Amino acid sequence: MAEKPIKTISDIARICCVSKSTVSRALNDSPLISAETKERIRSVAKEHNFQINIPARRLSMQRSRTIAFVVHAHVMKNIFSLADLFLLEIIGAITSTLSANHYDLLVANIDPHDPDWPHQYLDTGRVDGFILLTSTRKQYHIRTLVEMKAPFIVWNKVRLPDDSYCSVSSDNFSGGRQATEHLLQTGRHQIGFIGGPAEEYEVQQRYDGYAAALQEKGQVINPTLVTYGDWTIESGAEKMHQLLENAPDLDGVFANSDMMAVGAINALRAQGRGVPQNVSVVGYDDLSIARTNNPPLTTISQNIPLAGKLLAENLIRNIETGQIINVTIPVKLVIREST
Amino acid sequence: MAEKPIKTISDIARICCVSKSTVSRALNDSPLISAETKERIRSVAKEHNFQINIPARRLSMQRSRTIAFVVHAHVMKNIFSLADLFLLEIIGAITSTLSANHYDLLVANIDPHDPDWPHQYLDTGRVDGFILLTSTRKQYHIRTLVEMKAPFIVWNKVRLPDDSYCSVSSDNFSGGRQATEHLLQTGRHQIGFIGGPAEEYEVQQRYDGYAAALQEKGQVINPTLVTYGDWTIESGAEKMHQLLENAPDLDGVFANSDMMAVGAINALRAQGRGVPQNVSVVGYDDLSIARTNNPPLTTISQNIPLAGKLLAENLIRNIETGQIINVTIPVKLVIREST
DNA sequence: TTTTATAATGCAACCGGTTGCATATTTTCT
DNA sequence: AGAAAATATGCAACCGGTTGCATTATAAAA
Repeated sequence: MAEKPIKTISDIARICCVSKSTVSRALNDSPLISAETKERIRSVAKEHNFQINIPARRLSMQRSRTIAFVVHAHVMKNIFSLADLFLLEIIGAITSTLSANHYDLLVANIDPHDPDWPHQYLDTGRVDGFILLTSTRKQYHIRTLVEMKAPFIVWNKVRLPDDSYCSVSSDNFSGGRQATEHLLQTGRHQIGFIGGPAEEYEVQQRYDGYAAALQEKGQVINPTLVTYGDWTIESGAEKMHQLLENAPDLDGVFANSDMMAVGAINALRAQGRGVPQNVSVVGYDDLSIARTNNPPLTTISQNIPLAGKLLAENLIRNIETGQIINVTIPVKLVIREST
Repeated sequence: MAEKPIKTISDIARICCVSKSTVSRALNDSPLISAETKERIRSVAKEHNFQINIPARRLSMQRSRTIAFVVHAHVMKNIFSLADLFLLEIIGAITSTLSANHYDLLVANIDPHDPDWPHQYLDTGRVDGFILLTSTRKQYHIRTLVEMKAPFIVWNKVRLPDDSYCSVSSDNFSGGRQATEHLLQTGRHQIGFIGGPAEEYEVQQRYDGYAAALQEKGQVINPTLVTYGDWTIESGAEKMHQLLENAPDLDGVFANSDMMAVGAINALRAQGRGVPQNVSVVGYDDLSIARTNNPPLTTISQNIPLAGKLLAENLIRNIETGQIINVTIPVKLVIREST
């Protein structure tokens, strides 16, 4: 009663009295094979629970149908900037889209200072392309990848001269504007801006949105209300203290990350200002802490499942057809209790 | 000036005037090859930036040197139980250990109700083994994998008759005991227990630790102080209200997850009880929210880097030598401001 | 010096698929 | 009916490695 080991298409071929190539074509639904033959071969394959050998196929087709999700070794040990639920959710969305397209997802834990990590994945044939969510030295990595003509896609594009690479970005301008408009609509007038690092493109875009909202209301932008941190809770608190010193009559804050918003709220409370009684705070990212924070954070939420889907689909399209696609996806204001 | 395409070991062989097999052996550091030849071949390889073709090697060796990290599709869409930083950190630890051993990590996003997902990964030769962190239907999946003799390792073993599979578990008993002892030491006497689902093995172990700590102090266990939730914030709040109703003089709580601890704190405050002034609360997991919560949570922290390392190493050992290893790793109490 | 053990390398098969081209069988068109 | 076209299948090479066995060169033993 021992199951005879049906391991290869040659086994199937023998059983069906056809050639190896016919089996291969039948399983790949080639139009060269007649419907009956196809049916017969497939039913035999099903019956014997045949699973094709993927490494063999990969070797033969010179394609791995595998994508590397690039993360940085050292990021793993510290606090993440946009990490947390965000990364996990997006991995979920990416893998399900990939597997619908018969692609696999590999986690590539790289050293951002090693200049030739891409070769170790691409030239070895392990992967066909990369998804970059990293922020450290993003611009540098993009340059390298473009130069070596590696297929890849990035989350939140950077400012680079040419559109020579694929990207999916969230609408940072609109995010900045929505956050600021909401603060204005709830009656706030002196609205501070706590940005991420000033050199990041998305930070500038969010600032532009902030400025646009103010200008639409006829407000002049007050430079003492604008400051830049480094995404962390600590820097949120520090920058908040600084803002209060320069502008004691401040009554609203737009922080570029939920982390910094949390820090800002701590700082405000430390100085005896209630949130949202005296000062309203809006964050960014809608991480899990936004929901669980005290008070729950009003924040800008990104459509993560969509982002993951587009990252996967557009990268595949780039690999298979060479198209370069750049998309921007909308963001949404989530109102909770910090405003 | 065009780089000559040195793509295969045959190219290297031609340049070095040796055979393909010699190159292969040299690159794999076989003792059959003389030191000088090895050196010569290696330097040529280095010089031309040669990268070996991994799919070809995999086909030839009948080993993928790839591990699947198994997650459930639907988990991705909801709240995670032990998710959050935990999963991310452990993925980081796993990938770096794996890559030190020349293994890759694949993310397998499976449907927990599809009984033959393991075949799609194992029989196709895509992976050599699985790492399971999932909790849904864990016991069922373990049984299936054991039956099909698939190499795998699980985080937090379940109660199963034989030790027929590998596992890395945290010391849940000790965690429960440390949490409870700490509450006792800070002068609390009426200590509630908000567990995860009662049927989970780790929950029972934590309960045993809780009971042991109380008994050591000569306390009798009061069943009205014991309740079970489902890991979420909401259930933490609900169970807390229930406890307060049954035992109004309660002054300490051990919640089995940080999430439930947050919910419990919200519930306590809603009833006008200060944390930690009137009631102390200890959580479990040390997720990122534990640090950022208001107040920051005293909680049981797990050594995640170690867990990831052991999961990776022991699975590899199992794959390569068949050894079945079960280890328990220590946990640590982190004291913050909720106690 | 001849024989034998030892070290270094090459040959060729194999891993399990895919695919261009040749072949055989029908069908369609003059 | 014979030629041309269309359809279905097989042959064999190829993808790029690894490895058992044979072969040759060199060192040790008789």
